[in-house]
Amino acid sequence: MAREIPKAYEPNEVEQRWAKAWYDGKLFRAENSAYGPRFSIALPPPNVTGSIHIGHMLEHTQIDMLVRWHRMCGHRTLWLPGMDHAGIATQFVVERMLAKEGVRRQDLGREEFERRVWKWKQESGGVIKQQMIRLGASCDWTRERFTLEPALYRAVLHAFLRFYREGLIYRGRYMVNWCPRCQTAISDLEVVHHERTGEIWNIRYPLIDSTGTPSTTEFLVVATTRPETMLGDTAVAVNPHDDRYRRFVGRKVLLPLMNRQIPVIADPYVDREFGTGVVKITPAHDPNDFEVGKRHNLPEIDVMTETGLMNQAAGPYAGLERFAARGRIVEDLKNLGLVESVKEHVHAVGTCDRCKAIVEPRISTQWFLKMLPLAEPAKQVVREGLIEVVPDNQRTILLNWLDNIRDWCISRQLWWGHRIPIWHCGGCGEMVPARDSQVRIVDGHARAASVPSKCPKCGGSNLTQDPDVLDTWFSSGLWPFSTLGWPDETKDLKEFYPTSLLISGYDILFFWDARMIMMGIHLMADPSLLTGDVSQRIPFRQLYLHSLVRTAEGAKMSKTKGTGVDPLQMTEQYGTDALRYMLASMAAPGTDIILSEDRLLSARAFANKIWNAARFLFVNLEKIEAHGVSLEQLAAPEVRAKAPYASNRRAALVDRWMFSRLSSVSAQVSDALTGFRFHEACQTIYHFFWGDFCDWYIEWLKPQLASEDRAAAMAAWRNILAVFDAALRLLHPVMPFITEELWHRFPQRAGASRVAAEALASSELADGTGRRTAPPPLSIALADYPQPNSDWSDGGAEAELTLLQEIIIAARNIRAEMKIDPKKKVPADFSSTDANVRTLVEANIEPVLRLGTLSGLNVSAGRLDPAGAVIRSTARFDLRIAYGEAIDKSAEIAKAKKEIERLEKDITSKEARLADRSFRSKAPPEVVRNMEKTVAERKTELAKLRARVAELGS
RNA sequence: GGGCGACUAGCUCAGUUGGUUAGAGCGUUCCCCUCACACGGGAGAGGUCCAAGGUUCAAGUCCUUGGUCGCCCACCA
Repeated sequence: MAREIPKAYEPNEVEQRWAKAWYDGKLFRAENSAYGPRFSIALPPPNVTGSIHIGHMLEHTQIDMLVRWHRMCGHRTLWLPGMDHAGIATQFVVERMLAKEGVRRQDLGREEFERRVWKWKQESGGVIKQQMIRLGASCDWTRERFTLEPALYRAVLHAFLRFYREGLIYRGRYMVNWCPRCQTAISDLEVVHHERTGEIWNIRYPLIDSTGTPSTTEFLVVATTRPETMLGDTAVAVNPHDDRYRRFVGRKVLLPLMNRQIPVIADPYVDREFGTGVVKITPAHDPNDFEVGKRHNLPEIDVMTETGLMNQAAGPYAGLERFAARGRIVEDLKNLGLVESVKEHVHAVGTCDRCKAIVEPRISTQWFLKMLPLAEPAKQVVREGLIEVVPDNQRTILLNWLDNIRDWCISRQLWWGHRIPIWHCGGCGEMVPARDSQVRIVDGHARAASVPSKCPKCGGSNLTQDPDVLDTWFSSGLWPFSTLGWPDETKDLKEFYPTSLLISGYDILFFWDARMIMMGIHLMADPSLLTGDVSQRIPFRQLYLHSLVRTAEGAKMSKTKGTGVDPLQMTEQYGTDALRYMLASMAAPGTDIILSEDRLLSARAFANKIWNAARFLFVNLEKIEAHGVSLEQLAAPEVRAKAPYASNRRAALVDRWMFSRLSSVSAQVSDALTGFRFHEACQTIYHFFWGDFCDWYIEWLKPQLASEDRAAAMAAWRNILAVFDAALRLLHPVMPFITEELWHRFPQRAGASRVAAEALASSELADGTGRRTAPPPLSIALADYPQPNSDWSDGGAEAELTLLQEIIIAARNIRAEMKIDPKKKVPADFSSTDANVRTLVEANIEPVLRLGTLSGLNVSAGRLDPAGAVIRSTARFDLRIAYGEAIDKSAEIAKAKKEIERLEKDITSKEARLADRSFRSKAPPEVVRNMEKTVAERKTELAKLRARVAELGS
């Protein structure tokens, strides 16, 4: 083995090498035919158009940590990856590209356009996958899926036809959100409301008198924020209980500009308090007016085109863009003296989530999915905790949304997506669904195979398929089961559904998570699947909503706004492990993340620290190898398994301490990961590695590692290598690359673990040739995760070592304060009234002297002479270093006095509490006891300090 | 109009079910390029936990009100 290790960790080469090895070796393929606990999770499919942004990176880091952790814990673990075809987004990208060639999609026609999109997808759609591989996501790439591939189209067909048969999908002419830029309907969720300061106009509508002529003096004044829609007004409404206007109900007003007479109606929808209390009713351009119009049988006059221009119905304004028309109309009204007033008005304007254009409410024929019957069972599983939502407050938000749910407009007037499997009869207008969900492949892509050939109603054969495609989220909603082979009852579906967990951003809670829950519960209740129990139908058992990465201003990271950060660039600069660690260490549940360069730097420093700890071990190994000891003897897997080793009868204190820490850290990390407290897991490991292992354990053990005493050296080496190996495994889920790289510098047995052996066996099987395609690399990713070990747990050792650390720190503290040359060893006096403490110190005198840079330590039980010395006191010991004239007496006194003050305050408050009878009776005895003990210790310290001040002062 | 979250050291953030003297990283001060690491080592300084009430033996933590900031939801023109 090469012992040449660079001084600083160079992540790039290491990462690329391992990313490739993991992928080529199909290392993370999940077995669907074995026993034991399983863990499955579906990747929220990124848009196929996309490239990795920092939000993905955060999401994937968290998923990967859990996935790697579960895998190392011996669970059969599936992380199923894939991409989403992302209807509007993808179509837009390609349309933009075509626009550069001066081509519109209409010029190409539907089929050719689809071909172009597929071509583009083939060429540039795989970027994100390559990036994920590069960033170490331990997905099972052998199961990768795409929402538009044939198998998933079949699932979509199956789901659609079933909903349709059940009457849950219906088609109708309703008011929907229309994006004039995208030229398609969009769902309520895709409308983003922004507060904007606009204007509200009060406009006079002349009343028609009994002779049928408009009055020049009598008006009804309506308030509107959208004058351009008045061209489509078909009534004016007031509240039926509004005394001001009651008498006008039933009369007519003149619609200005259009010179159309429209009725005054009464409807309770009108709020008497708002504006003038008179509302113009435009059924074709406002959702409320649409409802009012239905109630009063009003005509619907659409005055706009699909692209947001005024149409022929707008008379003289035809052809004008809608907001240009607004200006003209207001001008014209002013000239007619019909504008009574204009005021500033703050209101929410709906914009298209995708293109930011202002959404136009528009009547059109669309497909809808009934939500009420689907939402009820979903509410129940969430309310009953069958699906556990973390953080808990998101559960309330989800339930609240489900409570107020409205039908989902699922049709889109796009060409890229799953086409609706309904045929319209040219003869009688009947809608005919595909006969079943079979698909056939045309041109490499799926089409419905069972196309109806004849209209069942009129027998006509002039059938044309509905032109619309489904909302992308319709197919995404099937993701947890469509990817596992549904509607077939596959092995994978049986094994891995319901998935264990979904990790997604809370920004898509309604878009995706809620819909998966609703669709999963409903569609998985297929009698042929024997999944009657709702707990077997839910798509995931836990739902963890992760934080969003935000800019300093709190906005979501966005490439278009230029606030996006390219993770790959950060990766090159700092290393993937560092980026992962930084994100994970900031990922406290429920709080958004603002990126911090500082944290990234410290994460990189951490990786470097790990690297250098390894470097220390491997560089120094040579010394013991010179004595004929091999690394194999020191660190073979079976050797590591038996640690800790003792050179005498019993393992040394420092080893017992180290292994005890390892055990409790293992427990803490598992606990933190179980609760999605990634930051806590990170911090725990960080302090274990840097603080306990590097700062204390390595330093403590250095002489033994270099010892001539063969037994002592062997034990020390075996122990330190075993701990280091465990630390690497502990770290692996968050820092997979560096740990993999270092782990491979240890001797590993062939087929490093049971799991690796199985992976090897199955890859031979799958290949069918009996020859393995690529040998699976032995990987730390398949090694065992460190578990708490009660044999190692040793509270006594931890307490003793802590005391020794305090002594060493006290010595360093005095030295620093006295500005003693860091290399100069000085003698010190040590005193403790506790014989056990004295024994402990004497037994560990070597490390105490060395780490405290002392030449000798005079241990006694007596009082220490403060003259010409600095003394540090704790309740359990005093440490004195004499250094003649260098002492600044007044500074010493000031420092001591400050400490005295603090102690006095603390003791006073505690004694007051202890004196309180209700405290003694109500607080748990343990709390009382601890406080008494603390007060006693503080008093000891206080007495010592007071005595010192008195002596120094004299 | 509803709902949610945040406010803790100069900065960025932890602080699980209320219980010793509230922590980390970065920055900062002092000392050290000591043979793994200056992306390092050692020792410090630095906080009346947004405000005011309340509950409790005990509050950064629970309740109420207010403030500032942010986010989500909502068909009042």
